[in-house]
Amino acid sequence: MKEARTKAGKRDIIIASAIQVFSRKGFHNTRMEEIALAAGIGKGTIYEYFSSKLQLFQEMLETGVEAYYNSMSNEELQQLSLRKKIRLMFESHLKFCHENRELTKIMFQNDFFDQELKEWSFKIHKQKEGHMKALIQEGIDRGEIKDVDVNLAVLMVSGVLHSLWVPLGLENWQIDPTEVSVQLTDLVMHGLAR
Amino acid sequence: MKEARTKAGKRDIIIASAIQVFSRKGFHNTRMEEIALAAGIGKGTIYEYFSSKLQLFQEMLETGVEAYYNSMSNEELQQLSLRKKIRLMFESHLKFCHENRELTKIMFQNDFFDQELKEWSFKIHKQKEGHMKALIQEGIDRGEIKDVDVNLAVLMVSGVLHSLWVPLGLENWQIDPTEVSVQLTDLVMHGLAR
Amino acid sequence: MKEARTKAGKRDIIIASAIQVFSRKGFHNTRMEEIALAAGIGKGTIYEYFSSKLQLFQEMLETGVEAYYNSMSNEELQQLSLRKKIRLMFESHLKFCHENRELTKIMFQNDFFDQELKEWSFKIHKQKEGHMKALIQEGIDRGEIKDVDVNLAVLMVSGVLHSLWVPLGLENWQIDPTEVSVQLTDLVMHGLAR
Amino acid sequence: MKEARTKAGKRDIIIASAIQVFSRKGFHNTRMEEIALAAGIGKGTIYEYFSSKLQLFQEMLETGVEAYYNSMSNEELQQLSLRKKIRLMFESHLKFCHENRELTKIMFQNDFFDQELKEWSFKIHKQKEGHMKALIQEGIDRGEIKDVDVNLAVLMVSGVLHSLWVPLGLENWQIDPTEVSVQLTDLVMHGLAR
DNA sequence: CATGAATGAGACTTCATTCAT
DNA sequence: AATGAATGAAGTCTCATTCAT
Repeated sequence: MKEARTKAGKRDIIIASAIQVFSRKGFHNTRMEEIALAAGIGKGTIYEYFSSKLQLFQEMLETGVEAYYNSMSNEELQQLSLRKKIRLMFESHLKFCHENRELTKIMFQNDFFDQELKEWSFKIHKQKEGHMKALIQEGIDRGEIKDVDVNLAVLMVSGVLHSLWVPLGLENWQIDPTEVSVQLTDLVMHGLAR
Repeated sequence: MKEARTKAGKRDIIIASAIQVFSRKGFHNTRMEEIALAAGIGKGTIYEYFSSKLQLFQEMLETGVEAYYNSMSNEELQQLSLRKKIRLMFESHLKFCHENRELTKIMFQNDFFDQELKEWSFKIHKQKEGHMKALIQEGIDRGEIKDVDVNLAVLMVSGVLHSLWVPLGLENWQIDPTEVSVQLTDLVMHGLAR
Repeated sequence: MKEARTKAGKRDIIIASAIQVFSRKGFHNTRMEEIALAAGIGKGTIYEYFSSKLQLFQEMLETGVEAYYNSMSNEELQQLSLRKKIRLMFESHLKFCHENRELTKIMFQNDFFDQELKEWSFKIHKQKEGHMKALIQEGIDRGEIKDVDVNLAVLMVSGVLHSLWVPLGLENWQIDPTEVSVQLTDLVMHGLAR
Repeated sequence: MKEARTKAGKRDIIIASAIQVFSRKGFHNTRMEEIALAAGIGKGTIYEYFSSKLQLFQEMLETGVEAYYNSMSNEELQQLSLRKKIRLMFESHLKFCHENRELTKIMFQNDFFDQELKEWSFKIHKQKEGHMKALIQEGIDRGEIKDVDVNLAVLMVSGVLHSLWVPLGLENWQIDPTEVSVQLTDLVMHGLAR
């Protein structure tokens, strides 16, 4: 029953340990031995599951991104108004970041030293951006919002998403996700002006 | 005539080379020899001006942050409306990031491995945030904008600032800074809603 | 069967190699790689057993000093006359130095660059001196020898001990340890005068 | 009049500074710049007088050895009895070591890393030994002392000389040179036995 | 003559990865 | 399958020496 004993189980444990250590020390200051120690296994064992330190890092990120998108996707999202979609996006993001502080600390760092990683990260970023563009465009088409520049609208919304992570990582901001997303959606929809 | 021959001049050249190489490869994948090569000097010479790789990195960042704030400060800013202040902030930021792509790529990465660096970066971040809070609060007090939650307003504005850097770094977005800042200010002031 | 394969065994091999190389080249002119080569292992392996070059040097010295004192200590020494004690001391010293030329070459050098090492060496020296003082004083109290200045007597005896090492190190003096110690004891006891 | 301004004068100043720094830090931990600083001159200037760090070290030693022998040599020595010769040797040695603590600290260290230095030091040692052998042999021939083994007698006397330096270097032994040399000569001539 | 900025060879040490057990 | 002892490539930093001024 112990998942530690199953192949997939040990893999997950290694990834979980990698998240802990990488988020604390960064990629280059993390030694494989530390991850092994955190996982309660031997150094060599990691190499049974991952071919290199970089590959472990990549797979950890991929797993993280997948979990992130899963947390965001919502069956009923299609039917909702743009306003509600944005609100849900803010809320899901906030919740995910809060529940996965260590992971998101790594995911939202954009110091991607490795070329392959850079490209992969860029691709992910583009996907997210594309999705948001479509969202906004649909809002405009439906007449829900003004005929704004889609690129700039995305820029604002994704900027809020990013900022929504910063305080979680740096400080210990205690907030109510639902409340904050409602207020931020208001801000994004109606702006600062009276 | 060449400033390369003066004491301060060589220091500047080293920092300029450090920006180039660090931004391309990141801190850990940059070898001191590469910076020296880029600066057209010998490996050991860097140590005549900076006591270690980390110190060079720190001083480079400090120089960068100083230049950033200098580019943002504006004598006449005090008299302006919040709207204009925000617009100018967007524009200055946009220009600085555009003119200092490599430098900002390093500045806005938040992968600060070193503890001292982390604290310094956090302090800078807090200063910037404090400044923006004061700005918003003043706007509220003057009755220029709605009585919004200052923290969330700052979050939106700084999110836009961050996003405003991403496209410059990742892609080669050709834009007119003034035009974009006007439109973004509109968005931030009046929101998406019709 | 080869002790080289056991944990403690490899440690000993490294120390033995260190003695060889350090005695030949001195601390600063010895490269870690040379010691590794002499031990038939890789450069990095030394660091599995010793945290630094200095620590290897220190542990080597400590091991040497311990062996030296073990070779000097004698169960029955207590019962003997001062004359016999001195003779045995000379003989043990002579034998140890002869059997451990390389090691003693390092041990009796007093160029201890490191502050901690200096203090440790001074402490050892003081212990040895204290032991010899007690020996001489006991001889005086028992009426075995004249009422000489203990400090000066120690100075003479330890000087002989030191000199007894020099010819072994510098030249290849072929001697009979027992014969030499008998004669030197005579000299020390009765002097040069007829 | 300032000897600092004359060629030979500056050379002497460099050697004096070298003695200070080398004795405090040892050869390898001494940087040429430190010697220059102590001499109040520029780093490059040392190379006008000495071709390398090693050569400076060697010349410093040679100067020291010469001074040592000058302090020992005595016109009237020839006429004296062996007893008086030995006493004067002890006294001169003691005085020289006391007046030149830093220099002798270097001279009596036998950690001679460099091959050429080793051989030179060995030659000096042999000269000193030869001189003492002749001294003792003469004493025997004249019937002043017993027919002892000359090698062993030299060993004892030179051992005393060596020990006579140790307390000066390690501690701050306050002694009367004449008094001590008289007592030690007694010890060497008549031994410990009653 | 004197200088000190510049240099680069060289040494310690780290740590990802391998592989015999 | 799991391990961890062994490895050696690679990188930072030091400092004797040079040479243009």
